[in-house]
Parts: sequence; C-alpha cells; structure tokens
Amino acid sequence: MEEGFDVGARLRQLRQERQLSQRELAKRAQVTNSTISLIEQNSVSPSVSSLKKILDALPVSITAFFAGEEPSHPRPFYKAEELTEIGDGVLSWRLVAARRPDRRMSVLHERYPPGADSGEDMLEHDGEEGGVVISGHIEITVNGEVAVLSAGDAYYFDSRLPHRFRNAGDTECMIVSANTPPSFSDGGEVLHHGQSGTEG
DNA sequence: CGAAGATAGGGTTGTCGAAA
DNA sequence: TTTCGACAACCCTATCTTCG
Repeated sequence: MEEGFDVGARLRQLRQERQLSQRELAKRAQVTNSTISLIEQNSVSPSVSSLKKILDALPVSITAFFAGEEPSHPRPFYKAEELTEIGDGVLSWRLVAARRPDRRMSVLHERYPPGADSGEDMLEHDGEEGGVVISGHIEITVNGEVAVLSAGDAYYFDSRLPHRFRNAGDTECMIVSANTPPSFSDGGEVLHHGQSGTEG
C-alpha cells in the first residue's frame, strides 16, 4: 500500500503550482472543497474515482502523480510555500527542490518548537551536514559532545557520527542547513527517529 | 463583506460474520 | 447461496475560523 507516499502533500504541491484554491480545483473536478481539504491533510485516502476526477482537473496523469516526475525542467527558484515538509508534525523540516532530478544535496529550512527533539536514538547516516542557526537556541549532540548554539553559530560534522538535535529553550529555533549526499527525497527516504510515543 | 481552508454531522456504500 | 446487522470508509452539505 505504498507506505511512503504522501498523497496529501503531493496533491497540495500540484494544486499550488497551478495557483488553484481548494474550492477552484474542487469545482473543476466536480467534488467539494472539503474533499480536497481532507485529502491534502491525509485525513482520508481518496477513492480511485475521486482521485481520478481531481487529477483530470489539474490535469495530471495517475502515473505522473505517483511517479512524482513533475517539472519538465528544474526551476531555479522556489516560493516559501513550495518547500516540501518532511518533518514529523512537531519539528518542521522543509526541503528545497525535493523533486529535482539528480539532486546532489539537501537544503533544509528547519524549525524546532520548544521541546522538539530529533530523538533519543541518535541519527546516523552517510555523508556530511552543516548549518547555521538563524534564531533561537539548539542543543546539538555529536558523538557524545554537546553544545548549545545560538543565532549566528554553526555546525559541520560527519553524518556517520551519532547525532541529535534538541530545542531545550522556550523559543522556536530556526536553522538553515545542508547535507550531502541528499538523505532526503520526498516519497522515499524519511527520517526515522526513536520517537517513543511523544504525542500530546 | 468575500475568499480560503478546516471541520461537524450525516448519507451512502462496501465488507464481514452469523444465521437461514 | 441469500439475508441481516454491525461497522468502517468515503464524501457530501453546511458551518466555522481566519484573513484582508
């Protein structure tokens, strides 16, 4: 059942690229705006007939929708709302040019609300990563070393070393970062952090 | 006010297991 | 096999909130 594919985010991306409101798209597709809203929030998984009506109205083929090969040629610029959210609902990681073919690096706009945590289980993956703190404070652990960085501070380390990001302060922390090779592609690899049921 | 997105409540449909 | 009730899922209408 295509576990990794985010139907809602994909639909929202395609709709916004075409500058259509939920209501406008709904009208063209002969469904209601609430249907579009619920699908984009992944509150329902649409029936095949509904999805087909919606994709016909965009228009986008079913295969193109799931293949994710959308832009005919990669664009150099992205509006803020076009970044692809790959966070977990608490912390926000917004990926630039998620669908760009042959992308060699990941550029992320990261936002950590107070208490947000990449997980007690350390992250480890191939590559290198670095970033600059834009605002707030972030506690970063790399291979046992802990530091709290503030606006203007930066980090750079080998991603194979176990690492963790945590906002222990009481204000949101914003970071702009890059890593290579790209660990994140939407619909494929995702971050899996320990996240021992921290709901609520 | 209108436009946009989210949401509450209900109607319809399909599936499953038990009984005839 | 068909029928019945329980249940879950999808999607509708109507309504709500937010923003300008």
